[in-house]
This record gives sequence, structure tokens and C-alpha cells, in this order.
Amino acid sequence: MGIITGAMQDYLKAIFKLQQDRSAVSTSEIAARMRISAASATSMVKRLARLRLVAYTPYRGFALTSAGERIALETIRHHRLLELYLAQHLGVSLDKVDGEAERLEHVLSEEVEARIAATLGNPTHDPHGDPIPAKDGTLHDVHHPTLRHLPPGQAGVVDRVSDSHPDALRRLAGLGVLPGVAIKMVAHRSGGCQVEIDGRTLTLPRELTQGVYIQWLTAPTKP
Amino acid sequence: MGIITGAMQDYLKAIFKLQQDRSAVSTSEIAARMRISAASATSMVKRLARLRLVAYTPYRGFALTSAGERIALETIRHHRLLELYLAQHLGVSLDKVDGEAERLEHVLSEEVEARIAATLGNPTHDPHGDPIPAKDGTLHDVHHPTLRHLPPGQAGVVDRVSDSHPDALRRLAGLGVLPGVAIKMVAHRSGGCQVEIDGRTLTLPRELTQGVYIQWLTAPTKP
DNA sequence: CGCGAATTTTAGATGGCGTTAAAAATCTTT
DNA sequence: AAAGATTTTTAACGCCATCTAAAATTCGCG
Repeated sequence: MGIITGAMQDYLKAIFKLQQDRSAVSTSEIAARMRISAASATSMVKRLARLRLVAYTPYRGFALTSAGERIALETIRHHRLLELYLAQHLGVSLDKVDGEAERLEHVLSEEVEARIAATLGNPTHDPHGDPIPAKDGTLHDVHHPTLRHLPPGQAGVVDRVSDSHPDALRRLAGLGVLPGVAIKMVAHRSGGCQVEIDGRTLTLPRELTQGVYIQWLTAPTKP
Repeated sequence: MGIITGAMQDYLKAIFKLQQDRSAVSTSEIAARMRISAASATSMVKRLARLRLVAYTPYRGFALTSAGERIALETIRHHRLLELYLAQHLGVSLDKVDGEAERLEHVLSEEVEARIAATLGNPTHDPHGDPIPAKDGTLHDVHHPTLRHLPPGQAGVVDRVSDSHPDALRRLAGLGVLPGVAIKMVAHRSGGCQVEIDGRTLTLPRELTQGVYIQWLTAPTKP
């Protein structure tokens, strides 16, 4: 029940993410991910273990306790809400929101967090499609919207273009649909959709919109 | 040119404010203001002196160098912009904005600062009437708007009511115009103005609006 | 199984930022 | 101007968070 520092939150966040697949995390994994020495990781993990935020067996790795997971999820919630808010309400570009949120997340009060969430309409996914943990720790699936999922009027940025159909990829590239390009949905049509890129309006057939993954600039509206 | 920590920014800010009147600041003054021990103040001042942010003569006090003042002003700018932004765009109440801004100010990037300033219309005063330093360090006078200075449509909170006219004070209190009460300017009339308090609309004669100091909730609009 | 390789932990520094207690300098007051 | 009071600085410590180098442990392979 001591105080949780910003550095501790970062460790807990990193452990949480590494733990997604494998069940225990090693010192060197966390050190590599956080770009610190293995010795630093060991000493921090020991500190976290003393606070009962991770379960740690020397030489055997460690895993979050439920208390640790709770803090990790809160931190991730802060991070992703901030990313969305910065992008949507302050126009920060998507390649910068992560870095900005990284610093702000540690000093965000519960009150401001709540107001940001409310302003955004309690979104469930951040602009990269990653789920925003709910206050109770609930986590949705990762959301990888393709062009077809953009509602009309909604703008996004092309994240990547599937390379499973090289032909489609080539046609899209020819039309200017490339990763990093801003794209706005104008309207859905039978058999495709109309989008705006760089001021130009195009109509893309269904088979081309399939493999275009985009990043949301606003929260998905709730049904 | 080492890195400037958040604690250093807090010291520089405090020294700047103490320096407003007197020309040199003492260890005990800063210690009292920041609620830390005098010994801590000494060690931090020595650190700041090493970085050439304050000019320090042992046992004789210290003052900001121009480099130190620049950082102090930047920090105060961050603080006051954040206060205004939190109040105006996220609805944080005025008694909480200071504490919130206190933590956020140290991690605000130049980019987000600029976007916040732009969103607010490059305001010159915070919700308490204190001037927001410009990027170049320029500082306006303290602005203590009275009710008469509220533009129509603009809402504020009563900060204090002058007690130099006890009679006026009593009449205002009878009308519900008390410190902490939200008030909105409806329209200026010859000889007074029409305001809305708590849902009720009142017309106040000129002599009553004189001594009512208010806090701005939005930036003064530029001429 | 046992030995070298890889990983992990410990040991010992450093710097930031705070503390208390004692020493040093300055002020005050007679 | 000297004594006493006050202020300021120094000394010694603790905790966080990082590092490097060395010791301990575990892994992998012949």
C-alpha cells in the first residue's frame, strides 16, 4: 500500500504486455523491452514483489498479482484515453500521441481521467485499435478496423495495407492509399465506398477496401 | 545545460514569485513556501547555482539568473494554460485546477502546450486573473476583472466581494452574489447589467457590480 | 552427468530529493 | 563589542532508480 511511482507503473505495464502470451516473464525480457540493464530490472522487480504487485521467484521469473494487474490496467487506460484525446481534441498526430501519453499517464488524476473519458464518449478502443480497459478492468478484443468499418464522415489514417493480394496492393498504391495517408469516409455504396484522400474523392470497390487497415481518429460510436 | 527536473521547475517557480517584490530570496522563505526543510532548500539552490539558474551567495540569499527566469516563466505558462484548459474544456472546478496543473505542467511538451494555447485563443490571463506569460516571456499585468468586465454570454465564478461598501455587500448577499457562486453575464444595460445566477436572471445596478471580482472561465476574447 | 554458456542476482557507485541533528555564520540586543 | 538568538549550511542518512562489474545459478549439450 505504499506509493506507486511512475517508474513502477511503467514496469507493471510492460510486464502486463509481455504476459499476454507466456505466463511468466523473465528479467531479461523486461530489460530488453524497457531498454534498461538486467540488474535494474531485478532490483525493481524485487521492490514490486515487496509491495505484492508481482509474484517473484528468484531465477525463475515473475508474474503480476491481481493488485499489480489492476495498476497495469489503470495505467494502460490512462495511456490510451490520453492518446485518443490528444489526437481527437488537440490534433496531435498519431505518431506522437504515444510519446506524449507516456509522460502524461502517470500524473492523470481519476477526476480528469473520468472527464476525458466522458468527453470522448467512453470509448473502448484507442486510435491504434487497441482496447481501452474499462474502470473495472474489463478489456475488449483488439479492434483492427478496415476501411469498410469507417463510418461516413469519419477520418482515419491508413495503418497498413494487407500484402496478401499483391495486385490489390498495387492498385491501392496507385490511388495513393498507402500507410500513413489520411483518409476520410464519404459514403458507403453498394459494392464499395467513396472516400476522400488528399482532397480527391475516390470510389473504391469492396475487394480493395478489405485489406486496408486504418487507425481511428475518434472513438467508435456506440450502438 | 543538464536536464531540468520537475522539482527544479517548482523551485524556480517559487523563487520567481517570491522575487516579485524583494530582490533576493532567502533559504527559509523558499523552505516555508514549499513546505520543505531549510536544508533541502540549500541543497537544491546549490544544484541550481551549479546549473547557472540562480545566482547564489552563501548566507546571503539568491536570485534567478535570466536562464532561471526563463524556465520559471515557461513553467508558469504551462501551469496557467493548463488551469484554463482544464476549467474550460474539461469542466474541472476552479478549486481543483491548481492542483491538477501542478502535476501536469512538468510533463507538458512544447507541442501540446502550443495546441492548448491555440485552442484557447492564446489567452493572456488564467481563470484567477493571473497573467499567462507569453512564449517570449512577456507578462501582462494582473487582471482582476469585476462583474462589469464579463462579456455577454460569458460565465464566471464570484471570487470575492469588496467589503468597502458594507451596504452594497449586504444587498448583493441578499441576491445570492457570494464568493464561489457561478454567475453568467446576460447583457450589459445602461446603468447596470443583467446576469444569471443559479437559473434566475437579475438586473444589477452599476454601483453593485463595481466590487464583485470574478474568475474567468474562458480566455478574454481578443479585440 | 558434468561443464561451458547464458541468464540472473548481488555488490558497489552515482545522482536526485528529501529528512534530522549539529556546526557555522549572521543578526540583535544590551 | 560580546553574548545570545536566529538563520544557514554541512554532515550523515534513507529511498528511488539507474549503472557496471563480478558472483551465483540455471540451461543446454556432448
